[in-house]
Amino acid sequence: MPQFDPAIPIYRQIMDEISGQIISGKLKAGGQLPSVRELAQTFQVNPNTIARAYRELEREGIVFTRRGQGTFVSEEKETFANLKRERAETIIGGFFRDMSSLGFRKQESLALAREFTKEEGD
Amino acid sequence: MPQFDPAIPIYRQIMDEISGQIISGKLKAGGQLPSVRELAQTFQVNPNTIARAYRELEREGIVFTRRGQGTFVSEEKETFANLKRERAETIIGGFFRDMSSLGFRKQESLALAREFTKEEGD
DNA sequence: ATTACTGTACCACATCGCTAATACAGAAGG
DNA sequence: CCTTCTGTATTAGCGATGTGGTACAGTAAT
Repeated sequence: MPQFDPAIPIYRQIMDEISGQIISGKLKAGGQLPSVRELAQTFQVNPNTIARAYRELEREGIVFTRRGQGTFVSEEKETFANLKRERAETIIGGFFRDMSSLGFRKQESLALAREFTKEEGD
Repeated sequence: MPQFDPAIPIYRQIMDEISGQIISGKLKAGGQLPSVRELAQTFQVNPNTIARAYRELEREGIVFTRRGQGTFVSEEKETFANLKRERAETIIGGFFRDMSSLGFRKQESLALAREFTKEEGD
């Protein structure tokens, strides 16, 4: 963790960090996350900021919290898969909306995106 | 013009309005835009807000301004086409970035986007 | 009950973005 | 010149947001 990007809220960067660890499998379903104070210590940040990240992740269904016990990764893989799908749809919808404000129809947008993958790697 | 969406800055909505008129051809290259005060009157908004919109549009190369004379649509169609391309690339790049944070590779993202167009119209 | 751990609620404060009020400055025509 | 049109700079206020300080509240083990 070098430092935080000042352009992005800390709690959001922490959310991304945790989401990434779940996707990559470093954090497993049902596993416990560090306590807000511990993680706050690690990141040199106020516990409230960690709590904020946990709260938002809970709102998204990625983790759940038991007061006095801790915060844990959600169990149900279904939920997580559905969630991915929902978020993907939001992203895709936004993509087409942005492109259409430039005057591109969906088919054209797709074609451009496909081109993009050829110029870039992977 | 019903009203402005309170969730989006007024100056930005005005930018979109003008961009749309340029794309659709209602505003032609070299044509003059209304003065900041006139448009401010039309939209019942402070002239500074219009000026802000004009300034940003100028920064993007869509219009140019001559102090004391007015604000005009850019002449060079090339510039405008390049601009569209640049902005499209930014949007596309952001799209793939967002999707990859969900764990989707570019090819998967494309496939999902293609599916999306089948479920939606056009 | 006490202790020591969890998360949470409340409040204050700094910062930032947007908008408005107002005054300044360049251009063009009478 | 002076009027009247252009855009621009300056400043202030307001609201939203992010973060921190601190105190409260639930859980579990001793």
